[in-house]
Amino acid sequence: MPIRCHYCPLRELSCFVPLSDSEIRDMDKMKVGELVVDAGTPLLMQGSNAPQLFTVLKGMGLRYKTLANGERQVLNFALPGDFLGLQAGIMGAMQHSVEATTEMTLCVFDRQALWTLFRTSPERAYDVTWLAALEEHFLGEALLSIGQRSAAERMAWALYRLFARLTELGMGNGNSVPLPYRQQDLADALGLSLVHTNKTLAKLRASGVASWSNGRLSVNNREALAEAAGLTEDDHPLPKRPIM
Amino acid sequence: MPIRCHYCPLRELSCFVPLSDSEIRDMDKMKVGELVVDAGTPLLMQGSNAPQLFTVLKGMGLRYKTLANGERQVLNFALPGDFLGLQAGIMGAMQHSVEATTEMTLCVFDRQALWTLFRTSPERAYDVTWLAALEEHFLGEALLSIGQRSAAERMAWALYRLFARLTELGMGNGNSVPLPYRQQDLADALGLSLVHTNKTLAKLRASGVASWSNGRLSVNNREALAEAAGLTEDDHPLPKRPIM
DNA sequence: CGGAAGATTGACGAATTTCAAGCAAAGTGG
DNA sequence: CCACTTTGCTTGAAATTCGTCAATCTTCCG
Repeated sequence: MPIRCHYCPLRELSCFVPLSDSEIRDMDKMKVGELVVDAGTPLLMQGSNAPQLFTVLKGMGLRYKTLANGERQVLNFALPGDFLGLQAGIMGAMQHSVEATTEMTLCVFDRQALWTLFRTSPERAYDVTWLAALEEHFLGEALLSIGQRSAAERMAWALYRLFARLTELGMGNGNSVPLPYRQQDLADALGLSLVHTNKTLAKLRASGVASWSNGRLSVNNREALAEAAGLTEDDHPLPKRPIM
Repeated sequence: MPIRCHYCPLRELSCFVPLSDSEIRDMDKMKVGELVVDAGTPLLMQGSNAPQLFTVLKGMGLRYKTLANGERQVLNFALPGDFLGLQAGIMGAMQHSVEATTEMTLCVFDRQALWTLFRTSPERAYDVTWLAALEEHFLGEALLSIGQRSAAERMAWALYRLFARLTELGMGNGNSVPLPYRQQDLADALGLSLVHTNKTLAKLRASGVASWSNGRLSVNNREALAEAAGLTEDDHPLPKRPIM
């Protein structure tokens, strides 16, 4: 009896087009199993040639790159539904590392699955490429923020995006979402020092727009936060995959 | 008689695996034609739903994002061999703009070609995804630089990378390559002000490591430049696609 | 209780931006 | 051919943001 997980992108690339029964059977064949890791566990290492792909089912993590001198740039926050290891799967080696921030539950696939997917299911292959393009989009947005915005703007931008994503995932209740990262993590994501990150957060909190403490982010005034982040109305919240 | 261009990634995704005769015929069917544009011409606009994909045959351009307040972040420099519009092709709308910096010659494909590719040639589809992953890799590297490095390091990094790419393209002679951008372009790529960019360049020039003027970049001491950029020996110069 | 990890705060200094001005090269219209 | 304008590069000085240093505080945990 194959293990079942109904939330996997590799299955639930189905966010887009429902899978047929035979496709579901194929997916289950590719699935290796489920993995539960403790907080702090490294999942994928920069430069390594990981044989596995993961889908986040529960918990949160970080993708980051490290510099020779030890400095760290957080590229992205890995949330439920995210697909990890695509780069290694496609390029042969990871260009960044991934680490669990909280305890995480992952769906594990064999890397071979990717190639099988391309051979047997053009639609799914297209979905995977869509995911890669989406990642590229997020990195581009981050680059824009870090390159051109002030510390306060970057902070508002990051919190707004995280709030939106987590809310969309159904993890929030009203105006707050869980955000179990450290200030250092956000600092490394925004290219700011820890101290300055802390002070910028304090100002945001004092302004009453949003506050983040004890692993929880509360947004009291979403419009004001978007405004502070320099986001306009027509900023697509999240791109949707078009039907071919 | 179909137009021929032997340098197109969409054909020469063939950098990786040679195309069969029938594939070459398919590619030629997808090709719409060649396009020559003047310097300054916008090729793709952020938010637009471009019906076309381009391959750069000659000339150089810029990919960038703009902020509501008009500030600009350069994401990448578009050089010969680059594939433009993949995002729009996959995601339905461009998330950034592309503009010609010099006169450019482009190979034009219909967007539909992408989907055809996925249906008819899993190998080529895989190549396209590889390209998307490569783009992601470059953006990640840029994010690391801008987020964690000083102005001098960023500058050295950018010049080193550009020098390496252009040399690899066979566009250099010995220790110099053409680099027909403005200082403002580099400033926008590195998240620096124009003034500071200029002063940082002046220091690099004074140090005798590299100098960029009159549209030409000369590197006198490649090791020193890599060193200043904080790049280590084992930094993969350019990832190669693994054979499946 | 003692220690570790993370958050917070103030003071200081360095890196970078902004402002302002000048210069050189190239194009434009008379 | 010569003003005249435009574009891009260069330089100095002042202003500001942000990073570094150092210390304190809180919470959690053994």
